[in-house]
Amino acid sequence: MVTTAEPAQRRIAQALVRLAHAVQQVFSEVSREHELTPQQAQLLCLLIDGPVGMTGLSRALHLERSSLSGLVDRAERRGLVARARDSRDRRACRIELTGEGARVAALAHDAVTARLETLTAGLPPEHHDLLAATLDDLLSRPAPPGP
Amino acid sequence: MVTTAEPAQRRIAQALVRLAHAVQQVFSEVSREHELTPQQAQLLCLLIDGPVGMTGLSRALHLERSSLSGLVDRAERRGLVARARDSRDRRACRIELTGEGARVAALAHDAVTARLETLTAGLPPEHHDLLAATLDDLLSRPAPPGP
DNA sequence: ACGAACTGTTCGCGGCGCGAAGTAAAAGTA
DNA sequence: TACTTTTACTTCGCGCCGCGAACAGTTCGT
Repeated sequence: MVTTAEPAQRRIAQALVRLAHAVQQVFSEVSREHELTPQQAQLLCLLIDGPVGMTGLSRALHLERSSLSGLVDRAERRGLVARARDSRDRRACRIELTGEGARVAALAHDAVTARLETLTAGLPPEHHDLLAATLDDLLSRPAPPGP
Repeated sequence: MVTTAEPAQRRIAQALVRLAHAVQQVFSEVSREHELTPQQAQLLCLLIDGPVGMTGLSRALHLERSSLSGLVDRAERRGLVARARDSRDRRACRIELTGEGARVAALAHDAVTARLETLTAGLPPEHHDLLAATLDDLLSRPAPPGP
């Protein structure tokens, strides 16, 4: 018999909030270790898969384009990123990693992954696959729309 | 037989990153709907359980106390929070919600919880308890120490 | 050809987070 | 008691972040 004083859904929601905080903390620590701001680290990690335009970044990061301009500016000033013009569309530009940017991005990404894997290491291995599947499932649903 | 091309641990780590981003997004949207910054919302939610001193908040939010001073200042200026002096220790103060602050805190907290529960609603109910337990387990471990 | 739609930028604003330095009170020590 | 040390919090200066409004250039649709 299962106690339902605190419904599982609510427990999950609360855990998700705490989890988000913990992950953010990891991100923040790792960023600092590599002399990045968390936002810069996020940007770099996103660019690992290849160049992306401003609008694409805006969507991926949930940022207004005006906010992004500054973020890219500062990253560019630090030599982590470069604006390459798009040959098809003369308005657009592709943001890409520099050599240094790619190096730092890989380091930061690996460090975050390593620390998060440490977390899961304490979990019973037989639960890993189910957990992975469940989380993927959770993320596959569209975010609830704002009013 | 389990495919290990992409180890479950890595898949979990990646999912956690995306999940954190999603939760943060929810927090950010809800905050905006209630005319709060995400940081203010986080502060208010933390105070729902009762007054906390600056040092306690600092630890709970992973913020330097100097950062906190400003955050509480702005929240106080908006009438959401008040500094009450501690009768035992004249250096310390307890930060507590005002009536308005408690109202907004409850609204924001409920809104976040509701949206996150929406997320989990699509999951097979028979997995709920296991997921809740697993996430709690994950969070019970100490965060990996920085170098 | 021309207006609508889109891409990215600049600007001004307030919020945020840090570290260094400062004040005041409490706790420990001689 | 008189002292140092520790603790609680604030102030200040700095750079980063995120928004919306206003802008310029480019492409698209008709």
